[in-house]
Amino acid sequence: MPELPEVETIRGQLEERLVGRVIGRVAVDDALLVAPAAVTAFARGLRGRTVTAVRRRGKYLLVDLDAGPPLALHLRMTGRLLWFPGRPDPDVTHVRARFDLGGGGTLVFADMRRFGRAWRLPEGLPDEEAYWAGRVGVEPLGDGFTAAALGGLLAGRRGPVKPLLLNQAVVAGIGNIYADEALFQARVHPLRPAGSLDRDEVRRLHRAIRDRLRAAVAAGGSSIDRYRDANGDRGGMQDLLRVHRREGRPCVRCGATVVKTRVGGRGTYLCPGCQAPPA
DNA sequence: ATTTTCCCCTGCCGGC
DNA sequence: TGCCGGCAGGGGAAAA
Repeated sequence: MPELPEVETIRGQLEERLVGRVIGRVAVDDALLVAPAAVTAFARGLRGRTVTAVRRRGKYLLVDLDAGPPLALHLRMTGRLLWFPGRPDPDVTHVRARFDLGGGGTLVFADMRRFGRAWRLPEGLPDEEAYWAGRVGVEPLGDGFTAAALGGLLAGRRGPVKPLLLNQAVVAGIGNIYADEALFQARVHPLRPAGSLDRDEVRRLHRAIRDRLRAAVAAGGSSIDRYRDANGDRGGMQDLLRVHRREGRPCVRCGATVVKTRVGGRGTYLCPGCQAPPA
């Protein structure tokens, strides 16, 4: 479900509400959420800790604490983090964990498909980036993500470009929606071998990735189906998508009919008029 | 080494 | 109406 813009939206909302607050009772309603660490150790270790920051790395949310390693959260496909200033809404379904905060309020982790996870980063990490190395690549909205850097990541790769964009170890935070949207904006076909993009195509793709991610953050993310922000509200980006989930509708750029295909096992939308297939 | 595929789960939708 | 396959914003392990 949530990609970088959705996680970033939630991050900002939780930062406002959690920083400086003390975690109280932690109730894990679904042990699968916390595997493999022991549920009781997880809950006990959080109680009494003060939240000092809420960060994002790729699609991971990180809650920094006054002692011990950060709390890590990943929403995967259908996870939600819902903030309730008072008692949680009893109508919320698929509740996996509840974090009470001192002074009132509860953070609820709900997740229909149960793919989401919560855990503590390892103790005594000298450098957190060492934990992410090989697992999460460059931040596409960070200073390190230049057109030249993207070119370096694509160079020599014979596989199709879309799965490479979805590979979190290469670029962090791009998911199926924004991969389709960025490739469409850049007029690059998702099946093009990554290393075959010329300099101008790399430049366009770099610009498109940042532009679409920024637009989505500004819009509060895409609520195609399950996604809700920390207030339980829908985002606005789903109405601004140009190709994703627009099968059979006219391309906003050239009028050709948007088609749906399958690339790397993922449903993929593209405009056959704008995005020329590989030779 | 890099690239598919299978799997983890639940719910929904379309086809028969 | 009911059953069944297919699909879904993700990612890790196993297999090729």
